Amino acid sequence: MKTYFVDVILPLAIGKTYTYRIPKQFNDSIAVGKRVVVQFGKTKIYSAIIHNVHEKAPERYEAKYILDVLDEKIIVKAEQLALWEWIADYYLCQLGEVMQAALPSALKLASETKIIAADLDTIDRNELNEKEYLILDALEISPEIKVSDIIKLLGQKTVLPILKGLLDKGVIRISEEIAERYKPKKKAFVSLNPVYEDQEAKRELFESLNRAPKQLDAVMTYIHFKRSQEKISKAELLEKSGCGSSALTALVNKEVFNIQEEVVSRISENSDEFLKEVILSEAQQKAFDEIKEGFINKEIALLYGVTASGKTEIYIKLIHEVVDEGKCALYLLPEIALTTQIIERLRFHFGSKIGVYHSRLSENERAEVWKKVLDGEIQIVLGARSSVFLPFCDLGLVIVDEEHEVSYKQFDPAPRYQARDTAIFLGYLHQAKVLLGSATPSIESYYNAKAGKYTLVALNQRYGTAQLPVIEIVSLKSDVKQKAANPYFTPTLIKNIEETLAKKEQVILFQNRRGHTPILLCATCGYSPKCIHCDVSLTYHKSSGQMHCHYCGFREDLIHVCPACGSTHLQNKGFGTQRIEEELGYLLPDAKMARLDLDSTRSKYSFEKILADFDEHRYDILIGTQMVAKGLDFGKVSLIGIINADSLINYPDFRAFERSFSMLSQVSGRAGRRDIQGKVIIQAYATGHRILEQVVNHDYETMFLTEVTERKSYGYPPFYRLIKIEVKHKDNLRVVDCANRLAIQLRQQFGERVLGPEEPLIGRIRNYYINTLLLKMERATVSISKVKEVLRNTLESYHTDKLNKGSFLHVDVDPY
DNA sequence: AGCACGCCGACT
DNA sequence: GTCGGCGTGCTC
Ligand SMILES: [Zn+2]
Ligand SMILES: [Zn+2]
Repeated sequence: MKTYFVDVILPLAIGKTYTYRIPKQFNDSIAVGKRVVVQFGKTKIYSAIIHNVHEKAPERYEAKYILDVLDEKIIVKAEQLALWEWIADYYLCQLGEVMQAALPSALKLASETKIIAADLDTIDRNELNEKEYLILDALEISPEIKVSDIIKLLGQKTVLPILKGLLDKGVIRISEEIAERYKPKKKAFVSLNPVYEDQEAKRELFESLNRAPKQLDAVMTYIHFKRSQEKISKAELLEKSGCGSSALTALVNKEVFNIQEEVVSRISENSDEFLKEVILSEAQQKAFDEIKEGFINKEIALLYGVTASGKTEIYIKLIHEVVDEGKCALYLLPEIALTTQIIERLRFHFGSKIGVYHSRLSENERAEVWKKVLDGEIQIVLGARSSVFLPFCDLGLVIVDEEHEVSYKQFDPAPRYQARDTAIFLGYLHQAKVLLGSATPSIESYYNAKAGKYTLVALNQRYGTAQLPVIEIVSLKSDVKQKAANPYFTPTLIKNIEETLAKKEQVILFQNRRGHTPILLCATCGYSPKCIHCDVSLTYHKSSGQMHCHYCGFREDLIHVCPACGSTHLQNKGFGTQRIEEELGYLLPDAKMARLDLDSTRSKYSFEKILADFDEHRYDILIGTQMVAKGLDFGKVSLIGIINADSLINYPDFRAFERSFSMLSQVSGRAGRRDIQGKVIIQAYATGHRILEQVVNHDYETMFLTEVTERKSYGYPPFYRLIKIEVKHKDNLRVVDCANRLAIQLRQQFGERVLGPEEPLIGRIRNYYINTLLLKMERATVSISKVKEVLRNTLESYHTDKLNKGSFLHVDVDPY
C-alpha cells in the first residue's frame, strides 16, 4: 500500500504550501480540491485545501498526519485553483490570502472545531490517562465540545496532541458539523390524501367533519389555496385557516392530511420555473445582434449604453441563450446596485435557477450558494465582487454591469483584486464570453474597445420616450450676501426646488460623501480631535454619542472643551447631508425630506425602505450621497441638484475627472421619466471646468479623448501599469529610511519608473507610519511578468535585510 | 495568523 | 535579582 503526501493551502498569509502525510485509511478519499483538517503549529487546527498529491516524503522534517478529510466530493475545482494562482501571481499576494477571500467562512474552520465521542461503550477506560479521562467525562455530559473549551477544561494550551491521541485510538471524532456547518433549512408541507380527490369521498369527508368546524376549516382552506398554488406549507395553512395545530394533528392522525418535510433554500425565493420571453426594442435587438456577432471573433464585448437604455433586457436574453445550452452564467453587479428590484426581475425570468451572492448574506447562506453552484443546482449567479470565486462549471457567459464602478476593486485586505479584470480572466479560463456594460465606461475599457481588443456596442437610445435632462451649471461664487445666509443653496436652486414641488414632482439633492464626514471643530482655534493611533480626525456618531476612528476603531467620548485653547465653542458639523437637510428645513418648512447616506441606511432594509417610500411619494426631497446614483428608476423625479461639484473634481487622484463625469452623469440620469423632461442643476465654483461642460453636453467621447491625451503624457493607465508599494513602520523616521532604501534598490532595476517615496494623505494608521512608492510601467513595451518576478525577488530580499527589521510592505497592483 | 522563544526595563 | 514587555522567527 502506498504512502501519500499532500501539499495543502492554509487560509493564512503564508507564501508556501505545507506537506502532510495521509493516514492509510484516507488513501482513497483524498483528492485535489478537497478540504482536510490539519494541525499547524502547536495548537492551531485549520481546514486546508489539498493543492497536490504526491509520494515524496519530505527529507528535512517529518510531516504531520492530516487529522481528517472533510469532503466526499471536491469543493474547489481545478479552474478555481487556477484562478487563485493567477490572482496570487498577478496581484502579488499569498495563495492563502486568496483562499481566505474566496471560501465562505462556514467552509473554513479554526480552533472552533468541535469534537464528538466516537463510541463510548467499547472504550477501555483503564487505558486512558487522567486528561483523556477528563475529556471523555465531558463528552458524556455534552455530546459536542469545542477545542477551545478543552483548553479551558484541562487548563493547558497544548491540547492537540492529546486529542490527536484520542483520535488515533478511535475514541473521538471531529464533528461533522465542521464539514456541514451550514444546515439546510427544512419546511413542513401539507398535502391532502389522494383518495379525497374523488368527489364522493370528499363529500363524505365534509360530512364527517361537521362536528369539528376547525378541522373542516382547515380542509376547506387547503382546497381553496390548492387551486392557485402548488404547495402549501404547514405554517401557511395554520395561518390562513386560523386553526390551531391540534386540529391539524387530528387530521393527520385520521390520514386526511399528510405532512412531509422538505429541504428548502435559506434564501427566500418563489419557485417560479417558467422562463419568460424577453421582448427587445429595435435598438436593443440591434445591440444584442452586434454583441452576438462580436462574440464570434472576440471573447470580450463592451456595451456602452446610456442610462435607462435597457441594458438589463439584453443581459437577460443573453443569459437565456447560455442557460438553454446548459451552461452557467455569472452576472456581476456592484454591491450597492444589487437591489431587491434587480433580484426580483431576474427571479421572474429564471426562477430558482438563479442564486444571489453578496456580502449581506449570512455565512450559512453563502456556503449554501457555493454548494448549489458546485452541484449545478444554480446555473445563474447574480452577485457582487466576491462571486467570481464561486465553483462554476462550464461557465458560458460573464456579465460585468456598471463596469466602471470603483467598488469592483478590493482595497483591503489582500488579495487587492479587481473583480472586473478577474472576471475577464475567469472567462478566459472557462472559454466563456465576457460582456462589460456601462453608461460611462472606464477609460481603460473604452480604450481597449477602441483599440479593437473588445467589440464595442453602443446603445444610445433611451428606452421608451425618456428624454435626456437639461443640465445647468450655477456658480456658487456669485451671491456673497446670499451665501452668508446659506452656504449650500444658490437662489437658482431654491427657486427650481420650489417650482418642482409646486408641480407635485420630486427632487433629489446630491452631496459628495468625501470631505463631508461629521467632525468636531473648534470655532476659536480650528482644532479638531484626532485619533491617537492614526493621523485622521475622529468622526462624531450620534447613535453612540462618541467620536470614532474609521481606520482603527478607536472611540472617545465627546469633548465639550477644546483641549488646545480651552474654548467651549465646539461645533459639530454633522454629515453633509444632515446639514443640508437642516438648512432646507428652514427654507422650505413644508417639504417632506429623507436622507439616503451611510448614516441613515445602517439598519438592514433601510436602504430599500427609503427608496420605496420615496417611490411612493411619501417624501418630496431625497438628499443623498453616492448612493442615490444607484437603485433603479424610482419616483417622479424631475429635478436634481448637485450641491457642490468641486469636491468631486478636486479629489487628488488621477481618475478624479473620469469619476466626476460618470458620477454626475449617473446622478443626472435619474432626472426625468417618460413624459417629464428632467432638469439638473450643478452648483460649483469652477463653473468653467471642462468636465462640467462635458457633462452638460452628455459628451462622453470628448471626455474620453481629453483624458486619454492627459494620461498618455503624464504616464497613467491605460498606457502605464501602476503598482503601489506601502512601506510601514512604527517609527516615523525609520519608515522613511526603509522606503528610501527600497526605492534605491528598485531604481537599480526600473530606473526612473520608480516614484517616491512620499508620505500619503494619511501618514499613520494603527500606529504604523506609512510611506508609499509608485511604479509606473509602460504597458506596451515592458513585460509585466518580468516586472513581477523582479519585484517578488526584491521584496523577498527586503525582508531578509536586517536594516528593514520591524517594517513590512503592502503591494497593490492596479491600485485604482 | 498565532504562538514560543528571547532579550531589555521597573519592581519585589 | 525576577516578571513581563514586545520584537523575531517558525509553523509541514
Ligand atoms: Zn480651540
Ligand atoms: Zn485610528
